[in-house]
Amino acid sequence: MKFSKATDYALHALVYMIHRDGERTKIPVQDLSLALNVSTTYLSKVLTRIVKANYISSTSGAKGGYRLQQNWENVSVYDIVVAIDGVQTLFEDSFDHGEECRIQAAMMEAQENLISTLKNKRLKDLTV
Amino acid sequence: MKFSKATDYALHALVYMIHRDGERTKIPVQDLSLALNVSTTYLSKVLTRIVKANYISSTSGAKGGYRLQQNWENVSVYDIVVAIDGVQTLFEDSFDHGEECRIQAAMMEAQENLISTLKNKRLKDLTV
DNA sequence: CCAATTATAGATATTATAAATCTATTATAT
DNA sequence: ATATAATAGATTTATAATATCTATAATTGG
Ligand code: SF4
Ligand code: SF4
Repeated sequence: MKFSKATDYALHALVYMIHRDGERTKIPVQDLSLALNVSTTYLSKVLTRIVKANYISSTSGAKGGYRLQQNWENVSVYDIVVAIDGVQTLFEDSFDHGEECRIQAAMMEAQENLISTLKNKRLKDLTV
Repeated sequence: MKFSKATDYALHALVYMIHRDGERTKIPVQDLSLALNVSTTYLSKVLTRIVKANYISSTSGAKGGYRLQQNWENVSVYDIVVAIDGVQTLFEDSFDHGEECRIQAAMMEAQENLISTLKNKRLKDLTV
């Protein structure tokens, strides 16, 4: 019942990028790594997932780096969570009788409330 | 972002106990272990936490076992989660600037919705 | 083309935590 | 006294997250 550090890093990196978005310049992972105090290689690995999910873009080589996509304002916190950790279930039923089940239903309801809250939080909301 | 197997076991054990509650008899961990297909020692360790939290009682020795407390109907799913895994935070801030923070706030809101849903689910609701 | 820069990929190592077992001890009924 | 049953502590196993290392590919500027 815990989000990953990777998600934490990703959110912070994004907030940092948003703050620097005025520059419209590509930000190398070096900068982010320095700001967040996380190793460049690991952070890069994390950010690559955000690239794959198409919320930021990346360019290799000199003067390269990461940059927010145009639609970033509408990206939700949940989008980031999924991009990093994939779709998760809160409750792993060890037995799974398959049928409609109250335990499952209770957990699912909780999970859906959690998810819908995070869907309503957009990156824009994190920085205002 | 996952509940523990121990919580899963505890909930199932409780549901099983509720089903047999008519007997008003103490249920040895052996029975539960058989029903859930989990080792007696491990399940016992899990249930001991529920005992400590005072949602069930236990008696050692022959004809001993576990039994629901009188107030069991009002025990919530969240109570069980806390009894097993303790109070958890969904989001572990790697940096923690302390001040009011949007990232924290978003995660906290999600967490509170999750928790309040589980607080509203009582054991009684799992078996009706 | 060359050298420097930067992201990516794959393999591997490290760490942390949960899950499970084992053994010994304590409590209780008969 | 004996069998039964919970509890406690130490230890092991399993699993996943975190992190590092190395090599490769892409891009820029000269
Ligand atoms: S009772 Fe529900 S949660 Fe438990 S094993 Fe059956 S289907 Fe799964
Ligand atoms: S921005 Fe918020 S979540 Fe991030 S380090 Fe600061 S206080 Fe913590």
